Amino acid sequence: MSSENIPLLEKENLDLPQKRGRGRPPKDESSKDEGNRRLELINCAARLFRVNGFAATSTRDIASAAHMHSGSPFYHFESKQALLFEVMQSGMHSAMARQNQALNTLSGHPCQSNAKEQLRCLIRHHFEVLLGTGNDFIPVMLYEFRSLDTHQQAVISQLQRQYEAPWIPVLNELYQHQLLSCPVKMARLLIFGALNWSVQWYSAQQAASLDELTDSAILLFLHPHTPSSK
Amino acid sequence: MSSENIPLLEKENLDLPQKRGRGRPPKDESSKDEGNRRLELINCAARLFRVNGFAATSTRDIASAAHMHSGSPFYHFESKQALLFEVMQSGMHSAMARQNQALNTLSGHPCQSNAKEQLRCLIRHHFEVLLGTGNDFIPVMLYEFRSLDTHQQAVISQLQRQYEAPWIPVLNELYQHQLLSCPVKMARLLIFGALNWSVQWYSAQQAASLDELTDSAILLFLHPHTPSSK
DNA sequence: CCTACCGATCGGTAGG
DNA sequence: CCTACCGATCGGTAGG
Repeated sequence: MSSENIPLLEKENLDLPQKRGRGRPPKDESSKDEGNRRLELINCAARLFRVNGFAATSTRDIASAAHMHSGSPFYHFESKQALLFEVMQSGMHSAMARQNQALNTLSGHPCQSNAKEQLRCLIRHHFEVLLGTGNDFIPVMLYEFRSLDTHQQAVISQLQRQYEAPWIPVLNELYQHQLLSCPVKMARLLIFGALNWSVQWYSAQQAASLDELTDSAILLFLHPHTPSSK
Repeated sequence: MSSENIPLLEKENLDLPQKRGRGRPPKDESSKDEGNRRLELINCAARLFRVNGFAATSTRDIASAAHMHSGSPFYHFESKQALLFEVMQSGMHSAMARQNQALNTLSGHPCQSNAKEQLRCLIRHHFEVLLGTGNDFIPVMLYEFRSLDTHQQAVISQLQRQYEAPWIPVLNELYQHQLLSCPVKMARLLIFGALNWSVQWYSAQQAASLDELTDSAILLFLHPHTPSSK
């Protein structure tokens, strides 16, 4: 006879090292592969959420794109919504880090004369975040905010404020020197709108480059410095 | 005397509030009533699509909002997608009619000097279309375009081009007079983005009025006319 | 426009 | 991470 008579409770003693119970993996060692699988899930989810929207994307679609079976995403994430939240959070942290890097390439002295260059740098980087190849995370964040619950929305809003924080002194500077005529708070909302909307119409094949987009935006928003006002 | 002899086909006696005229409408007004019910469906669908998105809104949600039972929307529309398409089409036709009315209130002579006033008029009306109370149709069109099939997208794109047509000569005029520094094609895309994005942040309670929004947008986009450039 | 219903699909889970 | 599965819900329909 066989192991059929072994009581169920004793089967737990058969656990091998690689087996663990259900649920997400512990954060510690040995999870390099699992971290890769988790990252692959996030990347696939970001793309599908961007293309089809959150509600129209099934967890089966995501699993299939990541070469998993239908139930497996729930080994890494407790729910579809938690996966969306993770996409947005990691996208924002990455975008903020790259924005700070971009700003650091400019001169270390934030003097008045280069506020225009700082704005150009911020706009150029934001177009990269929105339109760069493989950058699906921020568009998802922008267009699926309502799919989060209240607490998640509060977290993402806080990250958005952090991301926008470097823009405010730059816009203030430009406003004080009359390169910007619109009050700063409203200018920030309208400028971000103009940039964020580009994900709706930009096509890398036929349209302008991101540098050309940036030039156009600067021309639209900033007034030429009239010599008499020097 | 009560409901004793009424044969109940329903296996459940639902306690829904009974509306008048559950049976057939009077013959000579049947088309009018059906038109009203159809319009109510469109209005309810527009609001729900705007608040929750197309994919996250069920046809049962729409039926309930219109005080119908679950299968009844399909008496008026062949599919959920056809209802979305109708929302967008009727919204665009209404918006175009009102845009033309707004333009007609301006002076009948489209001379160069009032191009700025024409742009202000177009922007002010567009904010009304986006943010006015009960105007859910255009936001739905802007944010659910991908939920249409290819043919429907082509129809809506054509309507969008018609809606934007009056903007182009105005922007050309402003560009030629250096009130606008950004090339017109790009300016149009960026300006519509700035305006369209307002549905993401505008709150009628706490924010500026639509007139103030319009003033800010004009300040942001149009350069002051330097006397020397005449 | 309602009643009653269907097949498909969904998010998620138990157990290994 | 897979296998097998569940209850809920979905868009849509037949017939009146």
